[in-house]
Amino acid sequence: MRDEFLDRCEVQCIHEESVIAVQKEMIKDEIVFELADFFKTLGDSTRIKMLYALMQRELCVCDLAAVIGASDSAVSHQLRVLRSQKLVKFRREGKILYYSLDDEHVRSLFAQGLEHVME
Amino acid sequence: MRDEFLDRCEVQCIHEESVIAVQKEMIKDEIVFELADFFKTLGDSTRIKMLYALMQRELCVCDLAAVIGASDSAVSHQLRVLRSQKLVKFRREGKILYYSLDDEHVRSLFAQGLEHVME
DNA sequence: ACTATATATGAACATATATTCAGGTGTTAA
DNA sequence: TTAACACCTGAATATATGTTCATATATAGT
Repeated sequence: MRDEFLDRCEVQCIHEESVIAVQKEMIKDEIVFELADFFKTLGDSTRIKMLYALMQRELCVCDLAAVIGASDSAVSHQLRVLRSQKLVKFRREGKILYYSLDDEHVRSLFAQGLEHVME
Repeated sequence: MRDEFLDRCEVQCIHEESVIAVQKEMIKDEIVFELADFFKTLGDSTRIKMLYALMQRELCVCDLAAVIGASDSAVSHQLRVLRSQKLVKFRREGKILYYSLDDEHVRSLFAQGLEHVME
């Protein structure tokens, strides 16, 4: 028929109304990136262990490293990541820094994550 | 001074009892890795957009790609990741596959993540 | 001032991961 | 059976990320 050639360069999407409707409710890219960075922070085994350990009690860097079996340096690097995401905070006592959780969301996030993973 | 060489290989940890106590309550490595993989899956902006779109309604691959502005191929690759984590499922209707959320945890996880990010 | 300790940091390296591109599979309809 | 379509997949590439190693900073004690 007559419109055989017309639709070549078009992005072909089957349900245009669905697309438009869903697009209208999408979150802003800026928020998407923040969310992604946040979950990315939780998505590393070293950091998971660190947070899990800190869920039990505050710990200094050395202890944290010993608990999870990683080097002081690696732990320090990761603490920086966790600090930047406001997941941990610290207090100084002499030359020792005691780190602790800075967000109680972590507990429920872990709980939910575990629920999903365990089933 | 002869003990300059002695203490090289020791892990120096300040609070040994803390370390032992916390270690006793640590989660198993296997679970740590599963948790990490799960959060890693949530830690990508493309996948966040996909999941967020699917929170609204089921969508076929084309529509999903159009909604988030990515290529069909990229979306397909990521759908595989989401399937492997049992976060999405699909049903076939002719040659079209309709994807939808396979885990309601996602909603609350997103909500909690947003709470943390927004504050 | 000097030393030891606790932690932080930068550079380098290795690994992981996301996207693109080209081609492949499976389904529908002519 | 042929073509068109919806989707998938593998290889290649580029980028991101985690760890190590060496070094730097900061605090406490001598």
